[in-house]
Amino acid sequence: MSDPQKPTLMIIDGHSLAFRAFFALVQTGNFITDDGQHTEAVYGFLSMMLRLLKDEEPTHLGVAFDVSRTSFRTAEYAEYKEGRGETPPEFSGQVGLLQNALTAMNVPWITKDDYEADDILATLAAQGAAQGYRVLVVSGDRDSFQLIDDDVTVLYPSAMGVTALKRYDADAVFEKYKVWPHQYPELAALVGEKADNLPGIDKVGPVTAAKWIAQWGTVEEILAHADEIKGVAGSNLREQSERARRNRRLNALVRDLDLPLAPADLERRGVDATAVREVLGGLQMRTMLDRVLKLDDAEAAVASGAESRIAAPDVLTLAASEVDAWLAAQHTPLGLGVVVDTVDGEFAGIGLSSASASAYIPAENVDGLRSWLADETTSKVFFDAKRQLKASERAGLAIRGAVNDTRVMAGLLNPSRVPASLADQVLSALEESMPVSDPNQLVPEVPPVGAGTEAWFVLRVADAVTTTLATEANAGTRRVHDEIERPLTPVLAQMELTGVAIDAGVLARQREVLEQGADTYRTAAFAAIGHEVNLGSPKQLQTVLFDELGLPPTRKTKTGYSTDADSLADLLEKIEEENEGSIFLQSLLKHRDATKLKQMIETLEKSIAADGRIHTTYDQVGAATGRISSNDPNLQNIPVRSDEGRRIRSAFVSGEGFESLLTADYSQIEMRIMAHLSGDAGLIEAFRAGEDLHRYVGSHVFGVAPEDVTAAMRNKVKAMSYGLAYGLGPFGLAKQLRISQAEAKQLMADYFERFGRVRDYLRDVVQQAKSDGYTETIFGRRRPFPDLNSPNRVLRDNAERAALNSPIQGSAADIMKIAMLGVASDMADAGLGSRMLLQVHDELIFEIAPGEQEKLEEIVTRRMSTAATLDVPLTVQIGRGPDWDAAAH
DNA sequence: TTTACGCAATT
DNA sequence: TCAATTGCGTAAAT
Repeated sequence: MSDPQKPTLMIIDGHSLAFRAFFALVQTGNFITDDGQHTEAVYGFLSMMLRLLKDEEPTHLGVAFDVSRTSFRTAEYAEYKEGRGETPPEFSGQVGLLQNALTAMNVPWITKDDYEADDILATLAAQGAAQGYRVLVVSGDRDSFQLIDDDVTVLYPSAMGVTALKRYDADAVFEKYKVWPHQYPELAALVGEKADNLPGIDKVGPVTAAKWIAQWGTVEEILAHADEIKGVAGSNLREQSERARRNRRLNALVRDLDLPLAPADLERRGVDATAVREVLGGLQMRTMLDRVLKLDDAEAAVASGAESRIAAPDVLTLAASEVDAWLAAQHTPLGLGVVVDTVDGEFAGIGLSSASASAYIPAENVDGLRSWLADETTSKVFFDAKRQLKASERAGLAIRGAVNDTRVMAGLLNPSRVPASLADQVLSALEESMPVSDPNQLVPEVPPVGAGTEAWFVLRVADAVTTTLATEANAGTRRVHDEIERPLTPVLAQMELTGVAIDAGVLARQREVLEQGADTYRTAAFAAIGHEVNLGSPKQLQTVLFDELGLPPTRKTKTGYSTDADSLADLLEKIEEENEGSIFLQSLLKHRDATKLKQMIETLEKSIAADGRIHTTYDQVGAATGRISSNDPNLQNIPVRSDEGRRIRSAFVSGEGFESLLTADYSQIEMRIMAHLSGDAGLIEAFRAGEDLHRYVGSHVFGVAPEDVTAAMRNKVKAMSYGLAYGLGPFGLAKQLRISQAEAKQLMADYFERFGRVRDYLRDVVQQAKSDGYTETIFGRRRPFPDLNSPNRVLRDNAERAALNSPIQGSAADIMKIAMLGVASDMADAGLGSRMLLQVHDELIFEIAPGEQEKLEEIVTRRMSTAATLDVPLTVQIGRGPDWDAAAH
């Protein structure tokens, strides 16, 4: 290993790292200043650089940039690095901003006309190594591997983003490529480099190239022995020898440039605080500004021998008798961080942490913790609380009191990026990396941390997130968290634990029917065209439809022409009389229906647990609007529209010891919210009158008496009403109703003539969102919309439709969540044995215990209809029956 | 084995 | 060219 006494020179390829950072962050849409300046590259680069400074503690630091896309290499080979896409406009300009920031931080940056950043790195690395430095080259270009030797190490970004850098020394390069670093350019010359538009020898991959290099060493030597190489690779090598020679010339880095700065000039200096404030403040990067300004303090701390990074406290393993004393010694405003430890799904113990101490209580000692866990007055902090609540409950340990979940908090603050794991959130909230077990890690680093230390990270993350939540700007979000989301977590956990009973026989019988049907339709489809195809392959279907049958092309997709049900129905309409084409299409459609349903049944069957019930998993922050999502399996998309599909619902039954199922759903809740939010007198009146909404609206739009509204008229306004909240345009409306665009346009005009406030409201929502940057529900749940001011039409239009839908869908979600809290609380207070089982956005499903039907209906109806006070009533429809289908009203 | 896409199910 | 989801199968990339 390297000599710790040596000074460390770190040199970074600015352009390539900034570019990677840009692409890693641009999709989040979170890095745009008020005046529209994108800052992904600046933020991402600085973020990575700060982490490197902390982790590697270089004494010397410099950044190299390309001057332009041309260099001596493009002079030799014009196509060099050609074929790369246009630089995104959002990226241009960020390099200049980054350079300004570096200047303010007193980090030297270097360019050289006619040369690339890599050549600068190569030169500095050579000088540094010669002058006794340990050299770290940070580059996203594999050509830099040729620089590696005992003194030079390359840090290379892994596939995604710049968060994880892989450390390449000579051994690491050999392990991956089976050649030593100085031989890497020989290998790259043979294999080619797609990113540089340098094609290699055809049919020669890294394995073949490495074999040749092991035998002969260099491209020149290999070419000298080209005659000895057999096969297609050999003949390609002989024919394409010039390619290899050219590649080898181009990928050799220049190590003797004349540069304005030498390694010694790159010694680190303190930042220019004023300049840093100006540059980063101007880019609205407050937290980054703080971090950069803290650099100097950290440096001073390091210099004085203190630990720059906070060290996790040691984890004490506690005996049952020691738990109380340990708990009594902890003082934390947020509560303790808790991690329920499981090994292969089995409860193994519990990790606890305050900010200053961590403990682990193994399963056999957990009795000592029982009363604290069940204490209503103590606060607990988790990452993904629901999973752990369930694991604990299954192990016979009840967890009560305030259950805080850092994942849910993060999801509330930024619904578009819910952390996938604790490590993910440690990275985003703390900008530290938490060691996790990762078999793909090239260099095995520190071992993963245990539950005690994880709990410590959870608490620190909670501290950071709570601080954000405590700001004035987040007051609404905080209320949604405290009053809706936090109390909802245990309710959802209980629903998942309970699950829903399934009549497996019903499913099995229907599966067999569908299997037969699918078989029949498949045979019929094959007979119609005279051969077999994979009916599940859109690609193969296209060949049949448009080449063999010569049908007219349908709507375009990214990869060809559409074969979805809509398109196929259109095609079917175009065929005048019954022929092989129409038979094929009809059979295909029916085959699709049957196989889809069959597949759905099979997944449901597989997810029936040992207790004969299906336990879904809800994601409390699964949807950006505030809706809950359901997965493994998804019980929110069980078919209902077709008779065949609905039969699946009849397999969802009440369990042993229960009377029947109860369903309760909100009637037209989104339309009601739209009436409330828009204040449209006509729509409000419609709901207050309690008439058939679509009939009422239809009578006004078409100017006829309500009893004269025909079914066709009713259908039209119904589609119109529903489409409104989604931003449906004349095109979409026409397509859905199969009417002309002109007629659709007229329908919309007539609609808004009568219900103009609705249009005003929708327009205002978008307008408001554009200036605020977010939308808000009735209860203050926010959703950011960074794309609303995008110069990209598609992005902007999509954002506009989502923005106008969000307060409506989101308010409905809030109302349902509030209702669930009320129902759960009243059921507990009344001591009911009945149980809440499922939520499907505007519907709740319960299992009725004997004799409780009336009481349960009262609670559910009251709590649902009073969950919010709107200008229109909230109507709830109740149904009851032995199964989900029968319970529908 | 992983990733992108098309398709389809719900509210 | 209609919002929010989950999830399957195919085909291509690895």
